[in-house]
Amino acid sequence: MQPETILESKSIRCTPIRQAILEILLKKGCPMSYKEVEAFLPEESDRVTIYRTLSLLFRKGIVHRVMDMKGTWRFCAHDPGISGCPGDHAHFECLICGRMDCLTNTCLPYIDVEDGAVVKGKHMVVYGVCSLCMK
Amino acid sequence: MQPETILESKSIRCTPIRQAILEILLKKGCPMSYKEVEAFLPEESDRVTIYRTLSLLFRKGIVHRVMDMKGTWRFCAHDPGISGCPGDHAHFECLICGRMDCLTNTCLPYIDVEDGAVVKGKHMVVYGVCSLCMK
DNA sequence: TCCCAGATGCAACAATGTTGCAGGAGTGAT
DNA sequence: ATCACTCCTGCAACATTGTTGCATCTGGGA
Repeated sequence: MQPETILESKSIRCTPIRQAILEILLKKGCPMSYKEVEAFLPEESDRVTIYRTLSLLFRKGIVHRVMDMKGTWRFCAHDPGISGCPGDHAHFECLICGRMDCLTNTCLPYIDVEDGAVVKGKHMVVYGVCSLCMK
Repeated sequence: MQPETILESKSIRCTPIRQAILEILLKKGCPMSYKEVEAFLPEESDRVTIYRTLSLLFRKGIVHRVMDMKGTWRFCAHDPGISGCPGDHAHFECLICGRMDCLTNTCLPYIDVEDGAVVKGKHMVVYGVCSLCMK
């Protein structure tokens, strides 16, 4: 789906930077940090605007968000057709190259918590060395 | 087990602050951030020393470390008898009070990653609202 | 007692993320 | 077309977490 279509369907103004950011996320298809996103934007792009745009896309449910092993958020837009999205799958993070991938073929297990507690979400990161960095 | 005994068994000098930090972690038994630990230490304790002490305890395998949903590390010392420790279980984080608990009765599932990749560890946080905050 | 490794304290720094505010752009109503 | 209003953007400033370098202190062993 096109970035503009997605933005319009959520009643969000379709500005150049929003379009650009969403396009990057859709194209890459893997969870990207603010900094990774920034690298694909024009140099003069404002840091705060990027943060705010990513937060907005997240709040509107257009992208999902994963915390990586360095403690930074990564944002990921899948084509909305994929089942279990956003967020109901594990992620693999390579500790060498830093790349993160969605393991969309996995499904997070049921976890038993204390009586009376309510689970809002689950978050799983598998970390190690990816196949390219192993070579 | 006593903090001193643990430190000695790992050939680490047993200094007052190390003893104090390890004692706090053992007593609480749940993953604590640097800040939570600091709150139980004398006011004049140095921030950097606390960070270095926590890192040391982690490097030596005395405590394990979990990234919470705010992107900060939490450190946790279980009595070394508990199976699956350190780190092979899920954690529950309450988004209201911030408290985190080890779900030591859980076991993280096997996750299939790309061919050639090597898994070094798994990390799972279940978040929501704990039973006390639900009342 | 002396020496040295290791522990601590302080200053400085980097990165991430957030907030407030002023100015600009776009939208809708008149 | 104009005006008013909302919302988007850019800038400055700040908080927090975490790290590094360096000087100093301490404790243990030769």
